[in-house]
Amino acid sequence: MTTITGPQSDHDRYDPAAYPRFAVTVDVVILTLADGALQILLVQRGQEPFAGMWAVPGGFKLPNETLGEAARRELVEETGVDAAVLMQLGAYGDPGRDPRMNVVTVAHLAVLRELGSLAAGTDATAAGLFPVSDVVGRRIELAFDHQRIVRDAVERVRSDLESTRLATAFVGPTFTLSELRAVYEAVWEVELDGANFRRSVTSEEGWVVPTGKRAVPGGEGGKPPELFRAGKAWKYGSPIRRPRARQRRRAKR
Amino acid sequence: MTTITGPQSDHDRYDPAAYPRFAVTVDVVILTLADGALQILLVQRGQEPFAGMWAVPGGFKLPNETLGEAARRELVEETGVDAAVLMQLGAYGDPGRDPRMNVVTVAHLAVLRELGSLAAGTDATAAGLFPVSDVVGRRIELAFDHQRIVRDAVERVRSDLESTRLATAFVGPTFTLSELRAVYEAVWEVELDGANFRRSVTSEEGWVVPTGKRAVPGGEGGKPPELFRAGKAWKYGSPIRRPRARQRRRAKR
DNA sequence: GGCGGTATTGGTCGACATGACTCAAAGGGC
DNA sequence: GCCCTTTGAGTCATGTCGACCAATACCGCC
Repeated sequence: MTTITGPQSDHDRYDPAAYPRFAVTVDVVILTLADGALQILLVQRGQEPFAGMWAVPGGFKLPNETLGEAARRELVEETGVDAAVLMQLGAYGDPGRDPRMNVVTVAHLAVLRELGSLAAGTDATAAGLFPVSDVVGRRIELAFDHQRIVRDAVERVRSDLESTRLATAFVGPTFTLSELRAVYEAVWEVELDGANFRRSVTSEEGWVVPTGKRAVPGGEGGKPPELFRAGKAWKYGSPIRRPRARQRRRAKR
Repeated sequence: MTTITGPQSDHDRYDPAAYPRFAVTVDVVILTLADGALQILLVQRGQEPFAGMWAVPGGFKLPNETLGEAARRELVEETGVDAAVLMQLGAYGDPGRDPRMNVVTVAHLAVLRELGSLAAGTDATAAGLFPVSDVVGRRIELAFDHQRIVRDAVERVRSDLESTRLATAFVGPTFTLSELRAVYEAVWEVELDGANFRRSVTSEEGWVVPTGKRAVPGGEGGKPPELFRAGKAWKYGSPIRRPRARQRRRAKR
């Protein structure tokens, strides 16, 4: 290696206690699928600042828990659901993002299967499920910089769908390929061919594994579909490729 | 939408001033290419904790700057170079990661072209360029949780190389395709066919644009190569695909 | 039960991308 | 001039992907 003398890191240049203090919070963008569209769980703020506005659920990090544990705690508080994919999105710490004090928030992304009943708590403040398109399209104004956080979260989901097993987090422990395909179609807002979709996901080893069982057809009939469960590996070579150029918007029907 | 009553976010449940305070730092993983391998800039700590150990350069975030500005400030302090790709990696806040106090650090990734001379500063503490393989392979022990941060950074570079223009950050403003290919070969530790590489990068619109000029051949002779510069778009459809299964390790010679 | 409708599932076909390879072009060094 | 190098253009076989067709197995209804 080459060693040179250079400016020392100021990690330890001065008295650490003299450095500015921040509050650290975790925010959790909770996404799920409902009515064939990507939906986000928002809570209504009860206090200033931004009282009455909708916001991404979150809370303060405690010193004796990791960031991931804090995020999972928030998730369980809001939904009562523990079984969910939870990953870190990034940190947001622009000056003045919270007028009360210096706050750095670490945004997380949680993906749940359709949550039938939100855990009704005791507090009077409302929580609601909104289409993300209403947030991204600015039809709903969010508190703090949460609009940007949600935009980043949606972009992350769209991107990760292509290279990871994330889609299986939107569906139950066992699922049909139609359900899985519906995830891609809703998040990417495209229409995918069922036959080609099956060929892609089943050809990749360990992506979905057949259970041998079959589901009962829905109200509209059809052949009883096979039930699959998710494989073990998280990353994949090329599970489903996102249509790049000409995005066929949902055509017929 | 569906509105229910649920637990209120504890963003505003109690007195904000009563919540735990953290120090927020930014760490910058500075990567470059040297001797045909990926290298990382490390600094030697002068104080406890971890005095004498190598660490990723970093420093405290100030209240009046963004996280990105803080990271760029650290980058310039260490290298004197401002023109570099800088992106956020993620936040690390495990309890006890800094024995002095509660610290959450936001790690960043900076990619530079080969830095001839590190800006020699005034301080006596050393800085050095190490092969990342020595860090990932635990031949060099790092302070704090910096080993994990570096591992995550390298994984990020390997991954982003495939879908973004990141490779151009390792080379100068104009470059030959051999130089660009050397980036992929060094980071992925594979050998790529020159002809196929050229076909891939030039077929994608706006990925590299020819300047019309030619570089002078190196000491080993050869046809004078074309000079290219980076295109505008950052994300791409399929610039260069990473060899998945059988990774041909550098064979002949 | 028969019939139309729907969703699943297996298969074909052509366009295109990719990997391995060959070969001409254009320089340096001696 | 000869032999070395690297660049850069082209060829060819293989594989992948999108579009499409058809058979299967259920539903609801008459």
